[in-house]
Amino acid sequence: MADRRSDSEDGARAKRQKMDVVDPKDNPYLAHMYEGPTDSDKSSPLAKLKRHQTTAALAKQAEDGDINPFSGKPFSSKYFSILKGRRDLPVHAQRDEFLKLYQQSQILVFVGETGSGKTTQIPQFVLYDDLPQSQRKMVACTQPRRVAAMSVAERVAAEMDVKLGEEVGYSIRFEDKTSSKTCLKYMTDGMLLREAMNDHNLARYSTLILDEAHERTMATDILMGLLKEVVARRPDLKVIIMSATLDAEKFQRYFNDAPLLAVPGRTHRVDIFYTPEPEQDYVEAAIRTVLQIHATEDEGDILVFLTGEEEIEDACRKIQMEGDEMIREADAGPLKVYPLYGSLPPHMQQRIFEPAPPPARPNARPGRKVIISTNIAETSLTIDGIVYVVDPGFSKQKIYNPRIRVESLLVSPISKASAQQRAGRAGRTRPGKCFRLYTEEAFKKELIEQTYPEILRSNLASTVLELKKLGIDDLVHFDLMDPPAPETLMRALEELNYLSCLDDDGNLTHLGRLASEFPLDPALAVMLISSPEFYCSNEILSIVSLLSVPNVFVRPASQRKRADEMKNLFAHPDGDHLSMLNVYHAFKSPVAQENPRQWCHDHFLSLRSLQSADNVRMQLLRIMEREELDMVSTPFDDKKYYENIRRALCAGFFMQVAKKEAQGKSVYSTIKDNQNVLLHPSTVLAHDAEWVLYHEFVLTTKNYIRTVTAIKPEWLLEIAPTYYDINSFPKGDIKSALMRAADRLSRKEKLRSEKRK
DNA sequence: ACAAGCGAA
Repeated sequence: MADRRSDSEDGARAKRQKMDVVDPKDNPYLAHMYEGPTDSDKSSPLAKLKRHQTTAALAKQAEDGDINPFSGKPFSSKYFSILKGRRDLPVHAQRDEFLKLYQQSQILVFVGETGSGKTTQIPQFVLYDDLPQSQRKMVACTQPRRVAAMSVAERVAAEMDVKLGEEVGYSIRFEDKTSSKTCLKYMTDGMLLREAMNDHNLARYSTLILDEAHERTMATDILMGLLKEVVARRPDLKVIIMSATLDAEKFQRYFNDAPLLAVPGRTHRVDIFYTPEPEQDYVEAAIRTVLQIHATEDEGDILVFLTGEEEIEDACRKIQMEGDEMIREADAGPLKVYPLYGSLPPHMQQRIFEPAPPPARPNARPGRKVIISTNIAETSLTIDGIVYVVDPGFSKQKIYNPRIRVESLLVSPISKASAQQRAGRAGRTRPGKCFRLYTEEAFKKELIEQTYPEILRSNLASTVLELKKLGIDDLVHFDLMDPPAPETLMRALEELNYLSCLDDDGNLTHLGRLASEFPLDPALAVMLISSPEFYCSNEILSIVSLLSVPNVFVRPASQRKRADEMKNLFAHPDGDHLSMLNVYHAFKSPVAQENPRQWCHDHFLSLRSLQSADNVRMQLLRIMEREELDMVSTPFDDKKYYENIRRALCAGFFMQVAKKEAQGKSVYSTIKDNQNVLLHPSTVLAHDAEWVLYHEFVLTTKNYIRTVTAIKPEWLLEIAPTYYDINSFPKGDIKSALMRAADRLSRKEKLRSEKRK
């Protein structure tokens, strides 16, 4: 019932929104769409265009006119100079071919290599044929990353000579830059998925373009499955799947043999070199290769792929040292080395775009820039001027083990597709070279073709909840491009059932429906929704926000001791969740807010993380208020202030609990899975806690649990009685500890009832 | 005694 009501409300809201749309009839340039052509329409730039019958020549005429058909304003001179460049893009040569296929079929697979212009041009080709404003609909183009959605929208707005946010806009988390005039919207794939939850038919769109589909993000994969169903319900909806070449046929097959159009890219030749023998130590080999390139190869910058922050910082130091020595002893050109990884602050990331250093003196050997990067440079960031790529063939990849319900990062060999993508980075401005630090034999026989899509490597609890919210009840028969293992699906269903988000028949419960409203993992959402019952929703909201952003504690290698001292200022003896809350409260205090940047710097905290936690908090707060969940606190001087918070943590994370193996020992054992784990060295937990709740399981050289807080087994019995049904535990230490806790509870209860008498 | 690939809502 509740569901239907909220859906119809959303429908009404959508309708209201559409009422705001400027009536196309008021736009003289669109008038022909509503009435037969009259004399005055002959001057309209779109007058000759009939929906789904446009040819390249007709579209060009409209583009070459004096008046912008989408805004009704005269074209600027800048527009025409950009237009000239656009016509040189490879996609432009096949505009007619594209239009024909687009018009003929409901789904189209479009393959465009880098430099083809697909992301900017195809949506515009669609606009001039689909004329979405005539249907009071929009064209949307999805991107896997927020920055891409923003920057492409900005570029296309300039190309179309309109103001960003008007006819062309973008929509990402925290920012909706669209208006009632918008007919082309760039957005993240995750955002479109969110919209689909409230509008199962995606009714506001006439054409949906999924870009970078080859990246196979979780959101893209689910959207593809969903769109397969939506196109059957909506014959008027058109779908374009855009991908890099590699697995185009797989997309075609998946979409019932949809037609395919391939457009070549514009890149330069890259020569590939392999090592004759396998390398023992890829980091050492990478360093050696960089120095060799610097000594023997022509001018041109170098890009090296390594796997993580520590490895990269280490390699940077070594290369810089050796490079300086080469300059002194062999008169080599100057060498500048830059690290690049996601957690690097933006101004440090920007430095990779600095030009290579100049020669030491006129006519001396040219300088060279070396960038040592994670696979962030494989897809998210492109750097022009790279001529040499060093590819050791590894990256950190997420893997999921459903048996112990643990996601972890593992250094693994990359795929052939990844290797190709990396090599391509050398040929963006001129012919380049790629040095693969593995044998040709290994490339051919040992590397898999494609990296496994994320959906096969993840815990699916939040995905299953999303699918249920999307109205997909039969998960087993939902047509995904790569269906996950049944065990992974079972684990997710089980987890959601324990969280009371799904009932025993697998149907969404009231709690589950509420949880799906939050952009959070189910355990976090359940914890947040339950927090008013523990009189601490304000505090749990802060903790949830902090858990949703990168680590707030900064620990530079050179000042570890000082950073740890600062962290101890915020430490709470009962654990990390409470310490994070202390940090947040301190950050929001007037003293800190006077100069947040300085304050964070002084306290070894990440301003960026704290600000984004604040942002997330505001977004979540709005949802709490919308769903009428109370924002309450226990008074700070009440002795239950922290206990209430720790109890609320149990409401979401009762499945992530570990018990100490033996008094005085540091080894813990997880409940039910009986994994031996250690407290992560970063914890501030001060005392010898017998029971701890943890946020993350980290698998590195050892098994660690990170972000831990001390709890009591009595709370678990009270808060999650089904999961902690003592009869379901095998005989042993955990069972007897739980039985003792149950005894304590009943004694307490007895005392309490006697007191009442 | 030792610690974070990327991304999204």
